[in-house]
Amino acid sequence: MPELPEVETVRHQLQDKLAGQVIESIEVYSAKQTGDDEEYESKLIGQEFADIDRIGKLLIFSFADNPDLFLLGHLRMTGQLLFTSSNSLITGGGHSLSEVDLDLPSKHTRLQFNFVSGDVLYFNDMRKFGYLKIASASEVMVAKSKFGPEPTGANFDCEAFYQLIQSSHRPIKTLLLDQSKIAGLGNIYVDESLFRAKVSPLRPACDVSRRQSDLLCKATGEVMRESIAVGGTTFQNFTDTGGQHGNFRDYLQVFGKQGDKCSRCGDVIKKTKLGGRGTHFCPGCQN
DNA sequence: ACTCTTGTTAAAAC
DNA sequence: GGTTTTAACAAGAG
Repeated sequence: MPELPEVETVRHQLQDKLAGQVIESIEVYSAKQTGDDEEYESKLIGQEFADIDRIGKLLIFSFADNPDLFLLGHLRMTGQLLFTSSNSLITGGGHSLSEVDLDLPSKHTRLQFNFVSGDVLYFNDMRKFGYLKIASASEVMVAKSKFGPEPTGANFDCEAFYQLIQSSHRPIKTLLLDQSKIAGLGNIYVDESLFRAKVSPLRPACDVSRRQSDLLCKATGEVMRESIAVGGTTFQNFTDTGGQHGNFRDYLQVFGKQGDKCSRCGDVIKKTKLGGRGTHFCPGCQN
């Protein structure tokens, strides 16, 4: 499932491909992903993509010469943005190589943007939870205002972080997943960050010591920056000529490692449920 | 054919 | 109001 590092990877890789592309036509295979916007096509055809911004896991596409038109994109669990040039896949996002459909459009293609250049952008989403919706400038402002600070940001303040976690009795993992408090962490990186900081996901946030809080504050940013550096975990970048396959999966310490021995203390990694989500941790060295 | 799982969010309940 | 719980989303795996 795409989290901040995966979405950032998509943003970064799509940025140069999309900038300057003029939409010639759009295929809406599933209206739900447009927010059931009946004027979706008429509003977008002829528009030229400009920059791609991101906050948390939300992508914000802007257009040239149209300051009040944006597309808000969320991949949710199974969304993929796939870009083809001359019918060969250049970049995608959201899932492992084997899960990416090579023949496009596929049965999971929900939206298709055909560009004047001949290039094509596909929005694939098996479970239809994601979206690519039109928004005005003020709607973008509102959407942005709902996010807390990003741990990868330079201004991420460990003092403010400590104040935040001290103020909550919720389990620390649940708090860290709250996008309105901290933006960008998902199930994988929250488990990995907690492992790195040696904090149990089940521990009430207010019981986390200042020392552990500082470790955790640093760990969240580190884990996501390291993942971005190798192209994310669930993201696969590849080309038909065999490009690089960045993959943070090789570096995971606890996520999906239940039954394995902890690399730090040798205890057995456990998987449990917290707030309905699979939660991985080492009972030996996280407390 | 049925249940379970998945991450996120919005709504409802406390 | 903060917070916890629940439901819903859609499809696939078993």
